[in-house]
Amino acid sequence: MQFMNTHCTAWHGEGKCLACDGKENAFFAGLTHEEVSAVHVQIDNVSYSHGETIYLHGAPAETLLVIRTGAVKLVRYPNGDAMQRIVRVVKPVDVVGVDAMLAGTIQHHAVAVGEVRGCRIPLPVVSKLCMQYPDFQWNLMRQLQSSLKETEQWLVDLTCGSVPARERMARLLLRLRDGDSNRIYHFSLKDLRAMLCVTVETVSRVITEFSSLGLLVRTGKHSEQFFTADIAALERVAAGEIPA
Amino acid sequence: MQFMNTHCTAWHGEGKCLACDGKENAFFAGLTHEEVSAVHVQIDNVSYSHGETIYLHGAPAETLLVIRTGAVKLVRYPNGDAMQRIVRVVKPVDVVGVDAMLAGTIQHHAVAVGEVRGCRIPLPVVSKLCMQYPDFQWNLMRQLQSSLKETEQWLVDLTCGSVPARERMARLLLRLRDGDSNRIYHFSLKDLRAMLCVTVETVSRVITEFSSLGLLVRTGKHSEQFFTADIAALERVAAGEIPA
DNA sequence: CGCTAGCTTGAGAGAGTTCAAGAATCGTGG
DNA sequence: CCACGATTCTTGAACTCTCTCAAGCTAGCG
Repeated sequence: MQFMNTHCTAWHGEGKCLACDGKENAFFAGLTHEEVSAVHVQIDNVSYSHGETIYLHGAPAETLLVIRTGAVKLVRYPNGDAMQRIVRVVKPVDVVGVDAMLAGTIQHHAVAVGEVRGCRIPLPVVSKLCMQYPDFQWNLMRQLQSSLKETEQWLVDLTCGSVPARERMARLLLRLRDGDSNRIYHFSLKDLRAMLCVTVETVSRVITEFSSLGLLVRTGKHSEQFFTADIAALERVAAGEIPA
Repeated sequence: MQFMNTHCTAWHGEGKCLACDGKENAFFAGLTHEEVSAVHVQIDNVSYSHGETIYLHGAPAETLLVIRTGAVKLVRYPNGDAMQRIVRVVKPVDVVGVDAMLAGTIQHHAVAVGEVRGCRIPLPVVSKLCMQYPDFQWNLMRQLQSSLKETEQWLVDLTCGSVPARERMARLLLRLRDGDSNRIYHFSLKDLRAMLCVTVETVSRVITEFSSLGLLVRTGKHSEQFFTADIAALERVAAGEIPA
């Protein structure tokens, strides 16, 4: 297993942090420009390559990560069992680590999917801001709420045993899109298995079927791989409109 | 379908709110006694009978409910489908509605299981407190974080298709205990089905099997019904140590 | 008393697992 | 640059758990 920051490159507080300045749903919404500038110097601009471990489950919580590019999978292990499950996938411009901040320790393994770039903010800075600016804290709390909602929907849509694997796979792929494009983040069969809770063999069969039906085209080689999807068709499969 | 407050009884701000005064994990932790007293008059002491709907999905969020006795099931409907799923069960002394406060609308159907008593607090009061006392808001955010954690664990433990239904049922029952007792909140087979995502028939077979093995004894009649469980044995089943 | 909703029980069918073997791909080091 | 082992992915066949369908039972309620 890789440990955090193995290859992670970081450079200190640049003037511009795209995820933070003036965007909608921005992390620092509720703070004035001067207030933001004051903490800007403490923010690291970091990047992780595909497969790198960003946070290690159980480690002390020290930073927050605002995702700018790529995706991050959050892995949780069931009580004492070996079977790992991916419980959430974080995409831009969401934040990883709010739960860790509150719990004191990291709550999942967090692993990079694709090239991940983001802003890393020390927790002391964040919690201080929380105490100084209730609006800022409120904003953070909303982040948490949307994570909860996302997880609940994940649970309802993806883990229902009686819904055919093909249908659940379609729903899953639609959630793993890169923004609104027709490209889908590359996850390994093992990852997909950990999300849908089926065997790798079943995942392979379903993906193969989708490919042969033209719903999915594989582009790029392996770790750089993207699926290109026929979104409309996937949506029909997800709704159960396309039988076998 | 029942609507909120159909039979709900409420009486206004008594001097004592057991869930609020001086308990650990208390809702008002972080506030002084005087500050708590100031809002006390705005708190309703409410109770709901088994099966009553407490919150209605999609309705405007107006109050928070701190549970003192009984349990509350949170039901979510998948996209346009008829199949309902229970995504969380809230037990004393947790809070229902923090997510609704942040989202603006109620996020699930909330239905009483057993006799539910609790303190109902108007949201304007809560959000005002959040803005005034960052510590209080922080406390609320921790509530949300623990809901998230609970939901993720729920997902991992209970919804894995490849784990036999018997095993998942045992895990589920262990989560539905009344505190640390060996009594288990009474949920209908339909409810259990909505949590494990299996058919009612399968639920019935598993419960019957547990009963005949002496892991479960039914006491009380119907809507007052409790299961009494052999916790240690259930834990062994949950861990997969007892085959068939 | 009969009606309805909830629960039980049985037999057959199907989706996904398990087991097993083989193909493709990647990284590494000679 | 190629050979090597290690992953990752693919494919097949038998098995098994759960679903489906169908019928009967029980309990509560008007």
